[in-house]
Amino acid sequence: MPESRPRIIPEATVARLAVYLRVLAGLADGGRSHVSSGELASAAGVNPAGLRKDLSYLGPCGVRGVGYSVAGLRDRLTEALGGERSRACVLVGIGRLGSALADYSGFASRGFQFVGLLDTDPATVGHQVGGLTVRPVAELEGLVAETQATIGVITTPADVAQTVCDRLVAAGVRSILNFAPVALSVPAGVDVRKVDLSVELQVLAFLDQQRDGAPPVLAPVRATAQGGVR
Amino acid sequence: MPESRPRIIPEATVARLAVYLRVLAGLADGGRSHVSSGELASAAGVNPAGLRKDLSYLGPCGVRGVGYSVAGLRDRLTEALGGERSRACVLVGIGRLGSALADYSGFASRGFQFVGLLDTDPATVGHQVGGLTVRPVAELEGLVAETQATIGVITTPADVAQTVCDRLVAAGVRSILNFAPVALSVPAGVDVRKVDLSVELQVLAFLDQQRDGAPPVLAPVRATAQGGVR
DNA sequence: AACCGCTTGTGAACGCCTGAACAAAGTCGC
DNA sequence: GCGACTTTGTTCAGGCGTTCACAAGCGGTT
Ligand SMILES: NC(=O)c1ccc[n+]([C@@H]2O[C@H](COP(=O)([O-])OP(=O)(O)OC[C@H]3O[C@@H](n4cnc5c(N)ncnc54)[C@H](O)[C@@H]3O)[C@@H](O)[C@H]2O)c1
Ligand SMILES: NC(=O)c1ccc[n+]([C@@H]2O[C@H](COP(=O)([O-])OP(=O)(O)OC[C@H]3O[C@@H](n4cnc5c(N)ncnc54)[C@H](O)[C@@H]3O)[C@@H](O)[C@H]2O)c1
Repeated sequence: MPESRPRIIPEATVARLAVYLRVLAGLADGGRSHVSSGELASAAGVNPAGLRKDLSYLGPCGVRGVGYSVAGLRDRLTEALGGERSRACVLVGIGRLGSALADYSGFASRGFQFVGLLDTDPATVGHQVGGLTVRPVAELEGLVAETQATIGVITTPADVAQTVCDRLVAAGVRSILNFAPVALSVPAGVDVRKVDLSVELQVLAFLDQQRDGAPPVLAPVRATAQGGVR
Repeated sequence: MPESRPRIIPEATVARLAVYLRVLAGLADGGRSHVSSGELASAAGVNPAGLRKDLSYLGPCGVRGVGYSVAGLRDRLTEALGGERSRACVLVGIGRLGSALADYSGFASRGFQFVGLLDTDPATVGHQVGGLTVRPVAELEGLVAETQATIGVITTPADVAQTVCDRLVAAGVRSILNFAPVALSVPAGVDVRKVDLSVELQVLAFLDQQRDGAPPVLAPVRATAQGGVR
């Protein structure tokens, strides 16, 4: 068997694989050579059996009776999630949230590099943020073509998010991360993921109310502690 | 039937109800009096049948042949998600991301109010952010007790997130929104939701690679456009 | 060389959620 | 007043994801 079988990996599993990869990076820095599924699952906040099932999508990666090689599993996960190559991202809307993202070092270390920051506000254009100069949004198309950026991040106000999205897609971007509180519509073949912080708070408020209001019939609580992002 | 039956609402549905509520707020501002499930679903980026199923957890809210009353449904959703009362939130770690959150007006309009901003950095403590003064983190316990805050938001570096979380829980906070890239462990009865932006990017990168690499056998693509948060 | 304990990998059952089809119900037009 | 059309609410089936439990495999030990 020269090549790993191209089994389909569920999206929920992909998200967890990214978490495992981060935990493994920390273990590697700590000098650990091996980990068991139990320890890794605990650090990632998931069920050990689920973790093993997730990893099984990549084919056998561990040694029975011993565990997983930290470096080996890290390399395998890196490859599965898209390889070593760094991915170019453009960020549109350099306000408070956009500035925080542009200035964050945690993305570069995982292979994501911002290659362009765009805004309409003349007071913002020209400023340096995270080592880049903010450019006028008119340069969007040229910038995407030039840098071959594959990921677009939208942190503009909600009312212009769809327009920005359309321009990104027309320019060739096929993956979009959206922070604006609107549902973007995109053609088939383009992936959108939405981060909605108000919804997160609202869900917490609901769970809180439910906990107080209906203790007799307890709701089906997830066993472990993490709320999935999905 | 004087009171609506206390049926159990799935967490995925709760998250979507929050989205519907936001869309309805926009429609109400626009002066609309009625909406159909199709229109509402389109604006929220979900399937119309799914939307009706979600709403059915609250009991009948619409009029057949006509649709839903915008104001009526908005009130019903507001009540189901935790009522009108504003919820007090404390924010720990007023760095780049924390400042952006503290300064964001979109939370207050949905009933979430920051009542305390905490940080350790002497250069940050004392500054005004979003109308509040940043306080030293030593005041955490007193502040929670005083304000009866129910939600804690963590935007500190990852290595101190668990410590901060423990202090929040000990002080009485039972709902936590975590932005640090670690899995927090909490006692039963405390809810944690995690926002992991690196994972979002990594999933997009994976989908991108999968699209290019294996076009013969297409992956099971979600019909509509939005990636759920979960 | 064989045994024993430990850990992985996987098969199957269960429950949740999603998507579609159908029946009930109310309104508008005549 | 009655019929037809529109839209909701619900029921059903299918898929996906999660969990448990167990067999298979490997290292270390005697
Ligand atoms: N804490 C937060 O900041 C927060 C939380 C949740 C959601 N959001 C959402 O994220 C988005 C950004 O939030 P923010 O707080 O950073 O807002 P902001 O107003 O600080 O920043 C928005 C930026 O977008 C720029 N902009 C406006 N129109 C543009 C266009 N057509 N093209 C390019 N840039 C344009 C503005 O000049 C501004 O710099 C909003 O949609 C908001 O609802 C923010
Ligand atoms: N774009 C982003 O900024 C971004 C993106 C993804 C994830 N995150 C995560 O969010 C968190 C915050 O990111 P950031 O960019 O704002 O970092 P930051 O360094 O700008 O801010 C962190 C803040 O926490 C404060 N702090 C440190 N220890 C503390 C303690 N014990 N108690 C209270 N406050 C303390 C620091 O003084 C600082 O002000 C990090 O965990 C980061 O990994 C940030």
